[in-house]
Amino acid sequence: METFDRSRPVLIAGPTASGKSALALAIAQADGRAVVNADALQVFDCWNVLTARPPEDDLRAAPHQLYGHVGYAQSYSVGDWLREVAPLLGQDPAPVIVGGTGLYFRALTEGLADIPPIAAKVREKADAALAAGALARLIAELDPETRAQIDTQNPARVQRAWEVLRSTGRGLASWQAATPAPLLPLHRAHGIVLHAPPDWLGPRIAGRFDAMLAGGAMEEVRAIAPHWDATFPASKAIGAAELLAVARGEMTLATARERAVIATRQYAKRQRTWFRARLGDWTWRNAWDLGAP
RNA sequence: AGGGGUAUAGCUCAGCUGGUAGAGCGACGGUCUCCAAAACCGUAGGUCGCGGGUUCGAACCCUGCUGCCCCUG
Repeated sequence: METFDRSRPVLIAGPTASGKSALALAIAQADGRAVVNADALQVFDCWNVLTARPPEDDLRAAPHQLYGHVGYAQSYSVGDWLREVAPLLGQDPAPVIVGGTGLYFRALTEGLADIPPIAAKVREKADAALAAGALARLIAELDPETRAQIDTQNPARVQRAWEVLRSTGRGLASWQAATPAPLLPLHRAHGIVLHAPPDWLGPRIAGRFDAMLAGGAMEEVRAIAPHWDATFPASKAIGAAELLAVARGEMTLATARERAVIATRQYAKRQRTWFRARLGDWTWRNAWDLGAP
């Protein structure tokens, strides 16, 4: 295996089920590095097998950070992640940062506007407005500069822009224009992206979901069922809602499996699109050449 | 074997009294600076099972065949 500058973090991005974790562990073990999670769902403590977090053996083989340390009911976002990774970048040797959340890597290597957290009340108002079908009103209340910049057909983007203006009194566009320098510019790291085409990845995704079922995914969902809240970020884990429906007797396991596998493939497609467009200057490697399990 | 029903996009189905076909899902492409495993935008698929007939014109009516489903024997 090639060697990397031990003072520079190694960044590994790639579609779900492409073999990122195995590559990360191999590099970490070779250099004595820690493995840091860059996946939005693997941070939640309730999802171990459902989000394909590294198994016990891997955790023993190298230090793992930012995995399963957030509670089911807690919120978590790029900003939280960025604050948590910052102090981990200076480890010696530098860590391997691995995950499938493109936005996290972007925030790390290109910077993230330093916008204060949104107050819960403002979020609730925005949620209520959208639920009432008042998207047009939120758009109308935006500052012109931001309105011209965002995708006003996308409720989530409109909500974010509205919340920022409402909560800080300053437009999102203005905040973003003042984005601070990135924590870790790409030239101070090794960026690797795994290339995993649909035909190769599809069967792996299906096989992995079966392995999750065999490994206790259903039990994880049952454990959360009494506290289930579809609005929690953790509830967005692919397969969670489907398996919950099975647990409640509202869906057959076969249907749940099919839907979860399809959702995973669609997610992988979105990841590929993001990586192609944003990580063009990283080092691309063919996932099928890794010989990963 | 007889009777009835059905056959439309990859899948599930719409298509009113005949005017050469639509939706949802899926697939594919793209967008995205704080819920991102989120939220969005766009594109491509069909000689309407096959043959014959009626008609200016048939997915739609008549007819033969084939496949599938139900009932009877």
